[in-house]
Amino acid sequence: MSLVATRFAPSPTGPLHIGGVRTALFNWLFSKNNKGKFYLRIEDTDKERSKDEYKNQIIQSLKWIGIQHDDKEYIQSQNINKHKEVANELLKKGFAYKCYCSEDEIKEQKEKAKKKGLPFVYNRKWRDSKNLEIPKNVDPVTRFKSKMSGNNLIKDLVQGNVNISNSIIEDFIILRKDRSPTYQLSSVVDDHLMNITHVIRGDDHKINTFKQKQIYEAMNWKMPEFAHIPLIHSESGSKLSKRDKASTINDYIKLGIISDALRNYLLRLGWSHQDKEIFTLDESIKLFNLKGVGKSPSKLDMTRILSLNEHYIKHIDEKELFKLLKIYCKDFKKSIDNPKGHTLIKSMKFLKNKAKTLEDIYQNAQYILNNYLQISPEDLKLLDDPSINILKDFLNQYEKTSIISKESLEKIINGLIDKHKTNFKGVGQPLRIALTGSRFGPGIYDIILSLDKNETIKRLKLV
RNA sequence: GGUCCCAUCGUCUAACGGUUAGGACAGGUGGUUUUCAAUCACCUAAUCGGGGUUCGAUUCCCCGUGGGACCGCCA
Repeated sequence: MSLVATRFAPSPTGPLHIGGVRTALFNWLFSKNNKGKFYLRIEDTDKERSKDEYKNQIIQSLKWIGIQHDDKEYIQSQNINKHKEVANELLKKGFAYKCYCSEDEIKEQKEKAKKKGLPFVYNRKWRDSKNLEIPKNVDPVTRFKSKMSGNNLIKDLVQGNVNISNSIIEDFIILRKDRSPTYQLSSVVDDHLMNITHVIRGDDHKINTFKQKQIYEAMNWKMPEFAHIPLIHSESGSKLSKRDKASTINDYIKLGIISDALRNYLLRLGWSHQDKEIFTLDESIKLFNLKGVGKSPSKLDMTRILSLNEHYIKHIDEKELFKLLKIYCKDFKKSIDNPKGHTLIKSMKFLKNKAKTLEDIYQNAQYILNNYLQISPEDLKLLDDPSINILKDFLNQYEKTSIISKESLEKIINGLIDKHKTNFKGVGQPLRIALTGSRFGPGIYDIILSLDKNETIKRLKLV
């Protein structure tokens, strides 16, 4: 048995889609599960729309989520000559022919078909006609001679047996009028050249398999196995489009989703292993298989992503979490300087408990990151005279305390509760407002312990 | 319109033809709590409809219904 090799073959015509990420993930997991190779192939043969910027973005995105491709990425456009050679071979062997129909002619046929409510199949005008006069002003396209009768069966690793009538497959184009190869051709040639053993791709490619299979047969090449995975739908149930708010991987990164969480979410979308919900990277490699892939499309669920993200935020190492936060702030907020960073590391322990996203942590850390606090009018009202007196008393004792610990603070606060005949809230609330600018936030001990002593004093004196 | 695919709680999904149809997320109720959270306990909630096959159908078959994909000189 040959070494398993899979590939992810995006076209760099836009930022990487969340569905694409899952396809890449499944390919990668499948190959690693089989101790095989995973390749990245950039299908940039559409020169009009392909952009280097997108290519880089795709590579970055895959890297972000932890998918490493073997070898260097394969750039399809660099292999165009090989694709053309194959087209010529097919032509020579009689598996393909030149079609001199003008684009207008084809357009007309399509409109006719549409009017009659029939599916469009090219009428194969040039398929066998040697006696037609070749027009001088038309650059021909090259079409593949698709089978016209009988049935064709694909044994799909996810979909099972799929059977269609050959008559619905038209003589598809393999070389455009400018002689550049189309996807159907390039994809097959490259998969063959790269020794791809398993093609795992979106459901939307299923029909292409019937076209591509015929090229394999004509060239007498070994067919890879195919697995067509159902597509991901938006929350409303329709096809995921670029217009959806969160459709690209960057949208999620911006939201403060961490890679482990998104990876785990995508893994479980359309795939399952018993009742297991949380998978480490190693576990997912060890357990992934195509049998666990379902056949029905699944909807994106933001609350689930958030909940998984919350889980990972709580469970990953705090230093690691801080690193992620730092990168996040640098990319989407503002960079964290060293002294603040130092305070933040100490505070991750409680900051993370309130957070579903890195953005949440960032928000919760505002009282540390900002030098000046903005107290909302509503909170300001809570700082009445008795409260101010409590704060003054607290400041007084706090300044005199040499060792600041939870115990010493407890002592002070309990003393104040007695003295001012109030409860914990009576002391805690004004303190929280004075120190963080808000009556909501982390525990009061956590706040005081996280802030530098001078900073605490400064803030208390300001009110 | 044609071809193909799919169908279990709101969502992601589990269940060799025999289960009180399970888990997770979301939602709800209560406990805990200095706030917001978090946390713990409990609860609600599904086999699309109709026919078969079978002692027995979520599971197999057929028909309907609903959803989706494809129908580019895009990939």
